[in-house]
Amino acid sequence: MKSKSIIDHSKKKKKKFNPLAPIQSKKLEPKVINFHGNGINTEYDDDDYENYTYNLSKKQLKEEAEKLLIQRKSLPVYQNKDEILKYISENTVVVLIGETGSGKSTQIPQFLMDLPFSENNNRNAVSKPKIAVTQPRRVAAINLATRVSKEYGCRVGEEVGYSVRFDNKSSNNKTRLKYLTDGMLLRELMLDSKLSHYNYIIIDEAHERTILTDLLLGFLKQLITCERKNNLKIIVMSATLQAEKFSDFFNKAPILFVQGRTYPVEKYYIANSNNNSRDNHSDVVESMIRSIVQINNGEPLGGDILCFLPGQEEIDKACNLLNKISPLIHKYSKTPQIVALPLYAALPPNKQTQVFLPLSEKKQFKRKVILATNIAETSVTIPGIKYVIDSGLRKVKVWRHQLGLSTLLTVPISKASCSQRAGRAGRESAGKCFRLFNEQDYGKLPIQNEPEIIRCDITNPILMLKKIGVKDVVNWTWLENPGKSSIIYGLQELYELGGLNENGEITKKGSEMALLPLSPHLSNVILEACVSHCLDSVLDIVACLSVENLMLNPAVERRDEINEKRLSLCHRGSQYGDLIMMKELYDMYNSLKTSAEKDQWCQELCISSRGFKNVLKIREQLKGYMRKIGYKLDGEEEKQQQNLSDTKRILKCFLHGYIKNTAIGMPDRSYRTTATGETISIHPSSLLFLNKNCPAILYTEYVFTTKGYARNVSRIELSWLQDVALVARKSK
DNA sequence: GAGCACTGC
Repeated sequence: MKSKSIIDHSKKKKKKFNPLAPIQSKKLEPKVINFHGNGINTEYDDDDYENYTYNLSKKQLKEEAEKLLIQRKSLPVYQNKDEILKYISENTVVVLIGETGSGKSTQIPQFLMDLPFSENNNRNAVSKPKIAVTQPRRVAAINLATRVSKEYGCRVGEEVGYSVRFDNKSSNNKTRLKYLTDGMLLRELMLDSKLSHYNYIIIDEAHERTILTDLLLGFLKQLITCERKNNLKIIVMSATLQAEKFSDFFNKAPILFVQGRTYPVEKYYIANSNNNSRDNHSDVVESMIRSIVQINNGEPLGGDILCFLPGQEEIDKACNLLNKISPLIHKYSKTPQIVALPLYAALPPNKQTQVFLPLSEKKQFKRKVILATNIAETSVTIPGIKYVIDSGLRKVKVWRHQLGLSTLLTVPISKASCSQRAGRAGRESAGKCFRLFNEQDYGKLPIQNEPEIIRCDITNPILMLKKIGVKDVVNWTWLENPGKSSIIYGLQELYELGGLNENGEITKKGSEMALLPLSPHLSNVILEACVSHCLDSVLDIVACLSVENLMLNPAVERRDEINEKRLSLCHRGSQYGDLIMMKELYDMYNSLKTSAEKDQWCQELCISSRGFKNVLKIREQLKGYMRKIGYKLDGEEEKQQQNLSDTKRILKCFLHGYIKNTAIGMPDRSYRTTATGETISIHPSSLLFLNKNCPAILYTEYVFTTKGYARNVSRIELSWLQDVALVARKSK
C-alpha cells in the first residue's frame, strides 16, 4: 500500500491528478499531528524559541531532536524516504507533489543534508551538500527554519537557518540548509549568477506561480543546461495539480506524489436555479448571510465558520449586518450567537489578531464567524475552523500595459483555489465546505489561477533578466511567456528611464536600478534625487511609498474626522498632496520620543504603526544600498526647514520617474492624462481629493475601478513638466 | 464626491 502513494507520472497519473477528487481518502486515521505541511503556525514566537535554545547545550538540543524524530517518522514523506531519495539521485530535476500535511517542506531538505555529495570533477572530494529552499512568504521561511532546526538539533542560524528581508539568520560557512524567500534567492542570483554555493535548490509552493518563482524556475532551467550541468539538482514542490506543466518545462522530469494528512471535507453546492446565476455578484453578501444563519442553525455547536468574500467592502457590509441581526436570531431561535469578525490586509493589526483569540466567555452559546478575503487562503491559518463558506470570488489587479493603468476586477476563483479554501475546514478534524454556486458552475472554473506574470507589469522582472545578463528577453526560457507586447512595453519603459541603451543593453544606471529593492520608476526617482541633492527627503517619501497599507482606511464613522486631522497637520501636504504629506508625517513621527507616543499618534491618524516601523527599516536599507552603489549621502546636516524650493525639487525628482503619470487640469476642473488624454479623477483617499485647482498633477498609480483614478497625487506646475521633459530628452 | 485582493526585495 505504502509504495503506491508515490508514483512515477508515466504510470497512472490520471487517477492521481483528478482535480475533482475529494480532499482526502477514507483511509485516514484521525491522529493529530502537531504541524501540517508548512502552514503558517501562529503559535510560534521565534524570539522565544531562540532564547530558549540559547540556554540549551548541544546534548540537550540533540535530545529534543530525538523526541521529535518519532513524530517525524509518522509523516507520509518520511515513510517514502528511500524511494524519494532514489528519484532525486537519479534525476537532475524532480517534481514533487506533496499534499498538505505530507511533511515535504520540513523533511525532504533534511534527508538531503545527510547525503554525501560528490563534486562533478572530483570524485574524491565528497562534501556535505548545501541546500536552499525557497518560499513565497517571509513568515513561512522563518517558521520552517525554526521548526527544522529544532528537529535537526541545532540553533536557528547554525546548520539550519533562514534569510529574508531585514532578517538573516544564517552563516556562510556553517549553514547547510537555508530557507529563504524567493526574492532573496533572486538577489543572490544577481550577485552570483551560478548560485555556486548550492548543491540542491528546492522551489516550494511552485504552484502559486508568483512572478518571482516563475523567474527562478526560468533561471534554473538555464543553469542546469549550461553552467551547472552536472552538479546542481532541483526539486520543484507543489501542493496541487500543475505537476505536468513543471515536468514538461524540465524535459519530462519525473513526478512524485505523496499523499497528505488532512481530514475529509464534505462539499455542498447550491441547488440549480434558472436565474440565480453567479454573474450577479451584487447579492453575494446576502446569500453569504443566509448561508451563515442556516449553517449556524443546522450544525452542532463547536467549530467556527470561515467565509471567503472578495473584498473589504463586502466584508464590512456583511459584518455589520450580522452583528445587528445575531442577537435577535439568538433570542428567538435558540441557536448559537454569531460573533462576526472581519479579516483583510488593510485592517488595523489589533483587529486582525481578534480572529485568533478564543471567544472570551468559555462554553458560551456562541460561534465565531470570520469573514475574510484571500488572505485566509494561504497567508493566515486560523485555528478552530470546521466550516467554510466560499463565495467563489476574489479580487485581482490586472495591469493593462496598452493603457498604462491597472484595473481591479472581481473574478471567479480557480478549482485549485476552491480546494485550498475548502481545505481550511479540514485542518483539525473533519469539516464541511459550502459553495455559493452550483456544481455546473464549478465545472466551468479554470483549473488554476492565471499566473501573475501574465497579468502584471513586468518592467522590473525584465530589468532583473538584463542584470543577470540575458540578452534576448523575448526568447528567454520563460515558464510562461508574458507575451511579446508586454515584454516590449517593459523594454521601452526601461529605455525611457535610462536603464537600457538604444541597443537594449543595460546601462550603468540600469545596473544600479536593479540593485535597489524598488520599482524601476522609484529607483530612478532616488537616483535623480542624488543629483539634485535632496536624497534625504526623497528617501523618506520613497520608504513610505514602499509600505503597503501604511495609511489605513478609517471606519466610516471616523472618516471625516481623520481626514480633517490629516489635512490640518500637514500644511504643505494639504497644498502639494500625498507625497509631501508623507514627508511631513515622517518628520512628525520621528520627532515623537517614546514608542507609546508614536503608537498613539498613529492611532489618532489611522496610520499603521507597524507599517511606520517598516518605513524606518526600508529607509535604512535604501541608504545602505546607495552607499554600496557609491553615492555619497548628503548627511543629516542638510535637514533644514522645508521651503517652496525644496518642495519643487522633491516633486521634480518624482517627475523623473513618473513623467508619464501626469495629467493637466482642464477649465471644467477635470484632469486629462498627458499620455493619452483620458479623463482621470483624484482618488478619494488622496489629500487633494477636495482640491480642484491644480494646474497639473503627478501620481504614482493609475487605477481603473468605476472610472480612472489617480492615487498618491501631487500638485505640480506646468513649467516643471516642461523642464523635466526637456532634460529627459537631452540626456538621450 | 467615492472607496484596493495578496505577496516580495
